[in-house]
This record gives sequence, C-alpha cells and structure tokens, in this order.
Amino acid sequence: MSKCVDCNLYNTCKSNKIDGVGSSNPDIMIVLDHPARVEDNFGRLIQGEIKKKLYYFLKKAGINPADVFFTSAIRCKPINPSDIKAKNINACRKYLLYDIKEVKPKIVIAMGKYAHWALTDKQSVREFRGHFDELSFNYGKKEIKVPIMPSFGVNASLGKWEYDDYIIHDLKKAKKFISQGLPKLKELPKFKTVLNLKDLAEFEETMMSKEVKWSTSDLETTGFKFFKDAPFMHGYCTNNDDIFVIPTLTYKKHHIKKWDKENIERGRVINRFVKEHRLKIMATIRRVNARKDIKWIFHNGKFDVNFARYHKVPYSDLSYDTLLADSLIDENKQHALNICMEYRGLDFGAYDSLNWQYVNKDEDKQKTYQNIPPLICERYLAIDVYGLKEMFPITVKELKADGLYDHFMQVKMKALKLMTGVEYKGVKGDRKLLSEINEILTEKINSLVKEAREYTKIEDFNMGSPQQLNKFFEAKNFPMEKLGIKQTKTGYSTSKEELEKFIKFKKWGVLPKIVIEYKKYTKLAGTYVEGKIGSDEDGGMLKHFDQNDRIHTNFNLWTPRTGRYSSNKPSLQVWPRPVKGLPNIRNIIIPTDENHMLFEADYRAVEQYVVALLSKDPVLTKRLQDGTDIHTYNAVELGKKLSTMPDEITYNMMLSMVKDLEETSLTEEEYLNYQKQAKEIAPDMDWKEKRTQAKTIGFGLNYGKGGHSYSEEFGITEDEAEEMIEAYFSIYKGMKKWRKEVIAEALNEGFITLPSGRRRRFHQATDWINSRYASDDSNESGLIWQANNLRQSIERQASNAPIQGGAHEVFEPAQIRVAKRFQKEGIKARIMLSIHDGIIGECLRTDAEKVSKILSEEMPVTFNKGTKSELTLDIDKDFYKWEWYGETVKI
DNA sequence: CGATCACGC
DNA sequence: ACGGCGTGATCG
Repeated sequence: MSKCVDCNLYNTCKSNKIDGVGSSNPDIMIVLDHPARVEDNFGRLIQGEIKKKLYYFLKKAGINPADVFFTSAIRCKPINPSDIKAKNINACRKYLLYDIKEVKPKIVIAMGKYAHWALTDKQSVREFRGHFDELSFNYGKKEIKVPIMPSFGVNASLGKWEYDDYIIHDLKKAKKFISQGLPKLKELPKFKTVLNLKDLAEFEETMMSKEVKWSTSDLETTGFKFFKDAPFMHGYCTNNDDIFVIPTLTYKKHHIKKWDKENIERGRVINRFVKEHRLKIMATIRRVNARKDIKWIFHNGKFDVNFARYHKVPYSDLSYDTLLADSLIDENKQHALNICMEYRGLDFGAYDSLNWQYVNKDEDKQKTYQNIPPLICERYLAIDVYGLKEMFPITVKELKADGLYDHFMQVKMKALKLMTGVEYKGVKGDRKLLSEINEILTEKINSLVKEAREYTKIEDFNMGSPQQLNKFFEAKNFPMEKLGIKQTKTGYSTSKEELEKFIKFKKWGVLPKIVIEYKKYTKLAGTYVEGKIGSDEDGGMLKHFDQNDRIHTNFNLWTPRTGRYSSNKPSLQVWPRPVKGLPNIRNIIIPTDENHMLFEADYRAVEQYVVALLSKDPVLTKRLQDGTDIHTYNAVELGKKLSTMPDEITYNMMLSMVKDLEETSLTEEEYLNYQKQAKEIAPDMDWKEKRTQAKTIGFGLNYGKGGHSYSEEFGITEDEAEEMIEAYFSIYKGMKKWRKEVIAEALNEGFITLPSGRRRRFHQATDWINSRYASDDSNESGLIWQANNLRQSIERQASNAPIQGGAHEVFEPAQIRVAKRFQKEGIKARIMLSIHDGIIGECLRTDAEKVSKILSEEMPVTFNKGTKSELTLDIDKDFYKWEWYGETVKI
C-alpha cells in the first residue's frame, strides 16, 4: 500500500499506517489510541507490554483474544501522545471506519481518549466509560450501525493499576453483550416536579405520611460554597419511590436564551411559580426537612446539609451517606454517584455526562446545572435521588458483608456529622495580618526579581520557569554534569535540592540563591496570602473568606485511601512552618473574638505507638513504656552498631545534649554531669544532627524508604545505607518480622486489614503481578522488571497502610469523644480543624480549664490494659493567648 | 491537562 | 526505579 501523508506524523514514525490485526470474523473490535514504540518498530499492532496487559484484561473478562480484531485510531506512532491534534485523528478516521465496515464487529470498544474521540467526537472517556452508545455512519452508500463502548486506554493502566478494575469491568460488560445483547437500562419511575401550590401540597402530604420511613435527598446548587451560592432545585425520593423535584430559584435570561421552545416554556412556568411563592415553597421544604422520625440519606451529604442549613431549611439529620459508604467498600474507585450505581447494575446510561453538552464552557465559566434546560435537569435530579434510594440498601448489605457496618455507623457517620458542623462554622481569618504579610512578601519578591534581572541582564526573566532557568544555565555553561544535577523529562531539574548544589560556588551560586528565595516567597504569597502578586483578583487565602472573614475549608473523609481526612479549598492541613523575617502565616487563623481562645491537642508520636501495638515489638514497647525519647535512643543504638559513635556514650548522655533539662526526668545535677561526660567523650560530635538523622531513618522506614534514597540523603554509599537499615531492624526485630507478614498478606490476599476492619485493597495490582510472574517470560526480563517495580510499590503501600490508617483510627474516635463531651457538658467549645493526629479548636477563655480537662480525659488512650504490653498514648496540648502559634498559656 | 515543584502529617 | 498519604500553584 502507498504511504499515507495525510498528516504530520508520517515523517517521524518508522512504520507508516500500521494496520489492524486479529480475527477476520470477530465479535469484538478493540480500538486503541495509537501504536506504541515497540509496535512502530515491529510494524505491527499489539506488541510488548501493551499486548501483555491487554491479553491479561481479556482473559480476566473471559474474552478469547482470537475472537477480537485490534486496530487503532491513529495509525502512525506520535513522538509524544500529548502532541496529538484533531487533524491527526481526522486524517486517520477513514481507515478506522473502513475497518469497521470490513470487519463487521458486533461491538466496538474504544480503549482510550483518542479512540473514543475519533469515533464519537467526545473528548473524554472518564464520564462515558462502561456505557453503550450507537455508532452510526455512512460509508459510501452503505449505512453502518454498531454499538460502541468506551473504556480507559491500556497505556493509562500501565503505571496506574487503579484503572485495571474499570477496564476489566467494561470488558466483562462487552462480553455479556455478545451473548445477551444490550443491557437493560434501569427505568426511572414517574416523578413529580412541583410547579404550583397544588403540587407543593401534594409534596408535603406525601413526605409527611406515616408510610415514609426514610428518604433520600439531593440539592442542585449554583456553586460549591454554601455561603455564596444557593440551591436551585431540591430532590427527594422516599422509600416508596415517591420522587419529587422542587425548584427554588428563578432562571436568569442568560440561562434561558439557549434552550428549545419546550424548555423555555418550562423555565417561565418555574420562574412565575418561584417568584410568586418562594416563601411558601421554602416554608414547606423547611417543615419536610425538619421531620425527625425518618432517616435522611445522602450522597455527599455534608454538602447538602450545609447548604440547607445556611438557607434556613435544615435537615433534621444526616443519617447515612452512600458516598462515604462506597469509600469503605472500595477505596480505590471514584465515588461519583453515577459510577457507584453503574457498578451495582443500576445503569441509567451516561445520563450525567450527556447533559453537559448544553453547557458552553466559554460562556459559562462555572459548570452549573442551572445552565442546563430544566426538563433535562429535573430528570437528572430525579435519577440521582431515585438511584440513591436504590443504592442505600445495597451499600448497607455490602458494608455488612465486609464486617464494616458497625464501624461505619459508629465512627465514620459520626465523624461525618461532626465535620459537617466544623465546616459550617469555619475558622476566623485575620485579614489585616494577611495584607501585612502580603506587603512584606511583595517587597521581597519585587526586589528578588530586580536582582535576578540585573544579574542575568534579561529583561523579562522569569525565575519560576524551569525552561528559562535551563536556558540561562546552558548559556552560562553551568557545570550541570559535574555537580550531578538531576535530569527531568523537560531538562535539568530546578528544584531547591538541585539548586543548592550550586550555592557553595561563588561563580554559580548567585542566581540559584535568588531563585530559591523567590520560589519560597512566591509560593507563600500565591498559596497562603493574597494570591499572585500584581493581580487584582482575590487569591490565596483571601478568596476563601466569607462575608464574616471566616474560612470554610472542605474536609474530605473519603479521599485518602487509608481512612485519613484531607482538606481542600483551602487546604488547612498544609500550613507553612514559621519563616524567618516574616510574621507566622499560621497566625492568620485567630479566635472569633477576644472572649475566645484557640487550643491545640495532638498525639505524641502516635505512629510509633501504632507500630508497637501492631508489631508487638518488645523493644519498642518497652522503650515507649519507660518514656524513652525514641529518636535519641535510636541514635545511640545505631551509632554503636554502625561504629559511628563511641561505645561509652549512653542514652542519658545523649539526652542531656539534645534536650532541655525540663524535657528530661533528670535532676539538674545529673543532667549537667551527663553533659560533661558526653563532651569529654565526643567533643566534636553534632548531637542534634545525630538525633535528627535517627528520626529521619525511623520515619522513612515507615514510608518504605530504601537504601538508595537514604544514600542520597545522607551522602553515603548504598551499601552503607543498607547496613544502616539492617542495624535499625536489628534493634527492632519484631518490627521487621511484622513488616514481612503484612507484605506477605498484601501480596497473597490482595489486601491488608486495619484494626477497624477497614481494608486497603491491592487486588488489581497483585492479580496483575501474579499473572506476570506466573507467565513464562524468562526471555522478557524487562517486563518482569516492571512487575517487580509494581510489587515493590505495593509493598511500600501495604507496609505503610496499617501505620497511617491505624494512627487515624486512634485519632478519629477520640475527636468524636471530645466533641461529644463539649456538647454533653454544654461547653461553648468546638473543633475547628482536624490535622491527621491532632485537633485545633476554640473555646471561651472562661472555659479553658474545663476544655483542658476534657482533652486530657478523652484523648489519651491506654492499649492492652493490665497486660505486660500496656501502652498509654498521650497528647501534647497548648492554649494560645491570642493567635495560633502565638504566646501559649499554661492551663 | 500533565509534569514539576513545594508544602504538611 | 528507588518514600506513604495528601493539596495547590505554575508552566508550557
């Protein structure tokens, strides 16, 4: 065949226009994105690692590869997949359609973004995967119709095992289609949109009836922040499938103008009704939501509950959350309602994603359902609340099957309710301090920019651009190779760590020093203070302030797969440590007023305790019991084992060198005596550095850090680093044994179990790893090597999960206990932030002593009480005179 | 929109 | 390739 020159790809690939391969009479046609490098080299599709993984997927789905025809949307290998443009897809489409016409598959599976794009013009896979559609086109005079289903690309799954489950799931659906035809979509029962007072009365009467034992609810809002956006549609579905949709906000002209006639009419009906009767509507909703004798079920209820509360139609409870439930059932999947439902056979088609075609992204900055024609939106909301109603009992059953139901109801749901209130109240921010810091930063940044431009003599020099830095380094012949500056895909790394390598040289150090400072300050300005310097819009923290200068962060109870919470918009779990020459940024969080004060309580070395408890390591247990400073102890033990410290040095000697007298249990005389001895034995030793190093080793090992990494960090050889790790584990033999057991469990069972029963699952990864090891590829060592990497990655995740997850499971109930005591004793105190192993809260100054007592009673935990291995986990607590991290007060 | 970088526990 | 879990800003 002649060479294809229809787009730019032909002159950079080895093999021109690679044809499809496979069965001539297939059930299934799989369309991939584009040939990979091996395939380009071979001149044939389905080679190398792609082949291994794809065949593995097919096997898992029960599909025989011999029954499949494989082809690709783009026929010439692109240099870089991200360079692919519409013109490449368009140039190749004719070949793809020809294949479909000739091969006549029963179904086409588009695996990957470009495959899906080429066939449907939809540029995203995520929202459409797993759903069938009809592909129809004319080829010559022939009209061709064939079902099509998109799924993720094999490429995407090569490094990220999280995609595997979706792909296998989708392929199984395709397999089922071959024998049974298209799946029957779930039908939506009749639902009622409330458009007049009669409907409203019917809604209330139904919702208030005795037949209703529980109801789901969902709000469509104009945005994500309850204090500035509003709900415009309220949805309900009772246990008896009574489905109601109630509009509560009028549509604006710019919403309506794009709709069709029918929807414009609907919009006008809604606008008239809402305009005239909004108060009545809200009053009705208020009475319904206030009903206490029924359960309220939500999907991400924190959001709905806070919106409803702010708009004075509060729900009486948040009884059950299917999103939170789903996150316990499979922490690896996304928890969007449509995905949750589709996975459980509650398939309404791609009902969600299809609606977004009505939203013009250029005109409507915000993706809000208020832009979508009301009839479509009403149906969408009805599906959500009805699907949610179906999901509720299913997830209950699933939680029970996994033994997680009690934990879910007793801990997770209570935590969710607590955090819902925490978000609602928010924290008070200090606008004044913010602008003070901003001024200082602006000045610093401007002067650094000036300095850099003078030094480089480049007018628009942007230090924030790695590319520009690279260019400058090259022009000035910076000794990149010689100093071993790390390479990235785009050039030499310009990270702080690499730049620091230049600093000691007079000739090279000037600019890197400026850049490091510049990066630090712009980061602070952009993220935490007022946003990008020179921009008029509120940025940084300021854009999160509400009308009362309160910041309502969003706490996610389901994102981290270990059970921890994360916080975003803004993230208040990532606060910069104090920076020299700058007011402490943490202090932009202040008490509500002068009658209040802030407090902080966090666990002391919680992860160490968890390791001791889970591993039952006797040495670690003993050290924790007798109050040893573990890092100091480790430093001494390691020093001796590795002969980097004189043998005569004792724990107490070192302790006296690294801690203040008050932090030890020594008398002053003992303390000074030990110090004297220490200085005599090792006059030049950097004691604190030794302790820090030991601390790093301990923490790093909990994260699965290896020899290579330590060797770089400490500037030692890899052998020395390995020796150091061995030395550490020779102190804690029990810890080593336990790690091995956890890893074996993860690889054999596909998951590890946390104390609560919660699991961290690795099935998709371990299945793939095992299949790779089982297959006979002794001559393909490269692939085994890949599997080996993945296995090591799973080992690190598995050995860390019990520690991180376990620590969280100590912390989470404690937080609930504290909040409960505040409530029970009627103390006006509340938790404001939850930061992994500690809380930050606020109370009346007059209540400080009571609060202190509660923290001390509710947070510390004693494990294995009355046994030899009894351990008491204690807290550190602080009360702040005014600001967080300001002057503390002893209470 | 992915890669890089910086920050927290 | 080489440290677990995250969020967010910036660049090209």
